[in-house]
Amino acid sequence: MTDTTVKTIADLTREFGVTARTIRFYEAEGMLSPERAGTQRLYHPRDRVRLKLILRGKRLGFSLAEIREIIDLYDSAPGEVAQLHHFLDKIAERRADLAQKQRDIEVTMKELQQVEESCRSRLSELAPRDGREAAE
Amino acid sequence: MTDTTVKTIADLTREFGVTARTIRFYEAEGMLSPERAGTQRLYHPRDRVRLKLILRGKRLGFSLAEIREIIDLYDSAPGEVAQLHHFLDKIAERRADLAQKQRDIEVTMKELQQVEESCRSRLSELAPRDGREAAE
DNA sequence: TTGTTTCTTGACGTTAACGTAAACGTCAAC
DNA sequence: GTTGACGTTTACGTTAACGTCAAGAAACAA
Repeated sequence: MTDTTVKTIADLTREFGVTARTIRFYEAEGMLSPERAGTQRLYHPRDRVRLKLILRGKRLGFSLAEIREIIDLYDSAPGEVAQLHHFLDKIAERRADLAQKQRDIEVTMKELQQVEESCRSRLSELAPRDGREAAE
Repeated sequence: MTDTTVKTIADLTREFGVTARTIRFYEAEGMLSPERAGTQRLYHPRDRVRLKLILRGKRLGFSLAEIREIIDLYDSAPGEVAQLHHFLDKIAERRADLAQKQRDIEVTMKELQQVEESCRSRLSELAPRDGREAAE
């Protein structure tokens, strides 16, 4: 019975749409640490989760350094009091950062809606009855 | 009566927290085009708006090329039918992109909340009565 | 056994987005 | 009339995040 949860690097490239070079690069940066079967890399679910986190961070425009920090927050050991407070500070930073991004997105969304509306109204002037409602 | 809406490059660096090099770089990339008083640059409100758009795009993790595209959407001339449809497609792309980012942010926010909670609970184990409520 | 993939490890190349330094103009203030 | 404080251009340097070979090992298929 072959364990289908253990993946090869090619599997990951297909699953996540990134190159093998990229995956190995993340490992070289210490952000992934797949098991080895001799020379070959074996990726377990935990590695896939990590990669997913990395790519999500990238989509949000975080640098790998920032992503590493975030991930470190996730799977860090309990720690002592001072360190826990430090964690809470880090978390607060990230949350403020994300909140800023949310506001930026909202504003941009609204602006794009404006542009889209003026686009559509000009379209209906130029080519009446060429809307998108009845189509498809 | 001096026009306080016209700013120098140093004004912008202070207002937006970026270096003059950065501002000139954006100009070299064709994303800003300030007026010139001889050799010196004069930034009008429209330039400040543009810079604001650029920096917002950066916060959202867009590349300058993408930001340029977005800005071009904003201040492009009416255009013909085909081009308008093309615009609408571009807008749809960007909106999908932003929607993805929103989802990513929500998930990340929730994860961070989890981490924060477990942090706080461990803190209350280690150092009871050291909460943050009554503080400050 | 012999190909044909698929993997591996170097190692150098590339692009975006600026940083940094040199060398020079300009204009108000002392 | 020179001294700063600001501005300019030109040009080379830097960093992050990979891309792109090259050359060999391993596994799998015919």
